[in-house]
Amino acid sequence: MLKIYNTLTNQKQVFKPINPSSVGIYVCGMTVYDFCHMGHARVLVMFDVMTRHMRRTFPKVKYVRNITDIDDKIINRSIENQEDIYTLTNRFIKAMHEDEIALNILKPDFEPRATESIDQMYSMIASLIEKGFAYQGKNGDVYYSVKSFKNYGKLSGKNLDDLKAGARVDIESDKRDPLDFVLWKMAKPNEPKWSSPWGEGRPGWHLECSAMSTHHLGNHFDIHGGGMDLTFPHHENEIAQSEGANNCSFVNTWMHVGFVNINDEKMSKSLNNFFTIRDVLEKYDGETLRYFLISSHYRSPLNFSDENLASAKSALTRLYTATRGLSASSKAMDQVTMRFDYEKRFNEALDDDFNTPIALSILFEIAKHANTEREDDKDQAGALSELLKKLGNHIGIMRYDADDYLKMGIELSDAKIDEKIYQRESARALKDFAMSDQIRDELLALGIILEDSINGTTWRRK
RNA sequence: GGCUGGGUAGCAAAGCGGUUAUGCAGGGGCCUGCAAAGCCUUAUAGACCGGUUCGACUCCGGUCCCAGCCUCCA
Repeated sequence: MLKIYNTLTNQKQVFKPINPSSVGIYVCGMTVYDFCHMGHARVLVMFDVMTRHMRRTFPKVKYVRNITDIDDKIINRSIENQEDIYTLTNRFIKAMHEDEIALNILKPDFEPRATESIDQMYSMIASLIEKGFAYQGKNGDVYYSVKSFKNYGKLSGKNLDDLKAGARVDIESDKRDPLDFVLWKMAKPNEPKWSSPWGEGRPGWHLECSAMSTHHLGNHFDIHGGGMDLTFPHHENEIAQSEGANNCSFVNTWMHVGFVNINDEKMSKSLNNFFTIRDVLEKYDGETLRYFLISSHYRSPLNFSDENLASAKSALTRLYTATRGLSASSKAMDQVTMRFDYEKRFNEALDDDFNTPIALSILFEIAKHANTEREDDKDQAGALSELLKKLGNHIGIMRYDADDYLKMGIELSDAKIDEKIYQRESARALKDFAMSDQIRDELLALGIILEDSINGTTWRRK
């Protein structure tokens, strides 16, 4: 029984799909004017884990994650770079897709772009104006009138009076109320623009997501997610727009992913304390990074540090080491399935609001079990190893062969390493341990660890 | 100030009203020429103060502290 923490109710709730034969999920994706950073990575990975689990739980999942490819930041960056917005956004969309592959993120079913969804935004604006939720200011901008929507604030737990107290007044705008937000913004000279019944301009950010989500998933759908910073105002505004325009409930379950912090402070573009996914991939492989991101619960803050990444790397290495050189008969695999409840507990952990730390702890139990059986019952150890890989795959880790993973990224060729190992074996045969240890140290300096066993010497990366 | 969360052993991170979380790092042991890996074993917890209870890290109240949102942000 799947339970999900719902921001709307501030509670973990049993998830009941609107239509069990097709679950709809929408996640606010990236604004593509720069490389994705670790905060984006966390959202990508979290919803990947979540949708992988949902796909095993429900017959069909429709996962939509949009791309915001028009907004002020994109326009500003394109002016800075002296390139048109499509050149800019296409470049970063490509980079984002590369990052996703490194992190083993499965593609969403739909990845709509704002610039390709303008028509849907027109109809939403028209509907909002017609129903009295929106108005056009003298400057041409179309605004949503927040006070016309009685449930405004229900997601973020805010009330209009408190918001008003701290509201900033935007001098350039023509809002009736400082809290009103823009649905359609008039283009300034030389800005990208689309012609519309309200004049040439571009859509407001909040509008995009309302239009794209309902277009793909219907006016009322199951789950909407994003980073915690989107709760207010972005998601609050989406609710106001969608429920206003469509006159029905918008989303049942709202999910928000916690921040990635640096020194206990939010990583963000504005604070300029961010690391891009690519920065991190220079030092750690994508799977280590993914492991790190799922090693804490998705709603908790996650502190980014080299120490924590190194710890993630060691932990993942332990899992791979446990699966090394094992295989299993189908009989042993059946027996393991029958005798132990690892898989059941693993699924229960994910059913409990996607509790990945618990799911991982079960993988370590299996690893220990396999290690223990390795000497006595290699077939069973192999079956446990297969189970470990299978469950790991459910959350997008353990995707490599153990040897491939443990030897990944070493400069020296296999032949050279084998030659060194042979030299060392010869020295050891002569009990020339000084020479033997020297060779081992040489390889260690190149990041290669030698391991002697009765079956000979093998190596892995440090 | 308003609204959310949170404070767990050296570090990271969970569940749980009474019984080993888990990983990394540390101590001791087995194994090894020595290592590595692995196994066995071990120490170090629950911000503070009260309350409820036979029993609280877990529930309730208060205090202190931290983070986030309230402005673009995942």
